[in-house]
Amino acid sequence: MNAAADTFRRLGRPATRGRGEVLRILSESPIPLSPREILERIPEPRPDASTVYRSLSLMISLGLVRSVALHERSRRYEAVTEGTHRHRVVCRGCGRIESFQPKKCDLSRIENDIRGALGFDVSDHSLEFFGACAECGRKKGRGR
Amino acid sequence: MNAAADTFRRLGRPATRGRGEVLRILSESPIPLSPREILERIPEPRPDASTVYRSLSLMISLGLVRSVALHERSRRYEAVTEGTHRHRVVCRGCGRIESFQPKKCDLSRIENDIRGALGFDVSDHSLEFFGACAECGRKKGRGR
DNA sequence: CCCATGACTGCAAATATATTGCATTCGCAA
DNA sequence: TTGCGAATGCAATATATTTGCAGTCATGGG
Repeated sequence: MNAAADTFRRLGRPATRGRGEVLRILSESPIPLSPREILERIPEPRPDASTVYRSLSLMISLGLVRSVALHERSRRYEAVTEGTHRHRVVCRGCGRIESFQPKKCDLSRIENDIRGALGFDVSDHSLEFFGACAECGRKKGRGR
Repeated sequence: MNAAADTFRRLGRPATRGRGEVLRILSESPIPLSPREILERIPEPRPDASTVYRSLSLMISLGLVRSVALHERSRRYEAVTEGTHRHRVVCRGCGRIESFQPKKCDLSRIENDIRGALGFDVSDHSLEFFGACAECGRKKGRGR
């Protein structure tokens, strides 16, 4: 009856509460979260921060979670969802983060170029956009 | 006679040695470097680490340098060079980093989609590829 | 349902990374 | 050469992440 817990059991890992909460929180969040944000969202009794880090690193090795780098001091994490591919859009003015599901993400041409030029076999990519959100763009636009 | 120093003077900033070294090192490096790597490459007498961090943050605000996030513990930095646009390719096997100059980086369509869907005005993007380099791919390929 | 066992957790300490206050020194222009 | 504001060194502090270890929990077997 608990999706996160089942996921762990299926993978042969004990389904502990902290671990389940981390995965649930990431699955429910529309944007990637930092370890600190994840911790803050776990209802009491809250696990230790080290448990959150250990959970994240386990889930990454199980392929349940991936990291997202938005050029901040700490990395963020998101749940891996089958069949979705998202890019992040970050506002330089207010820090707002949004996810964007591209109509069609075709970087395969670039990936082929890379294979040809460097012999690298690309399995994955990470694409983030930076700029001004509607609100901040408006603010800056009208004088300031 | 010193390109880095001139750059700072032109921008009305004192051209100090540490600062110049940081910019020179980044300009000469084919791959983005972490603050620690930058510091290690400055010849004696080496400035304090805080000077390197302060230099980087100044240069970012001056637009001379930008950060590159390769999902590591610390960010990396690279010199901004007029007219070049590069992507990074990182090997998950050995950590090797290479830069790749795309024949044509056309993400403007995606950027337009973003403007339409989210109202975000994109000014910039960051694109990194992950996979296996020629050597690591070969290793894994022939049995391991 | 209870037990054995390995996996996981909390806690505290260690490390790594980044930032800041302050007194001193440096770079630059007059 | 001198004066001033900017930059630096140093030490302290903040933040992020990792690790050792002893106690606890989750799961499968009986």
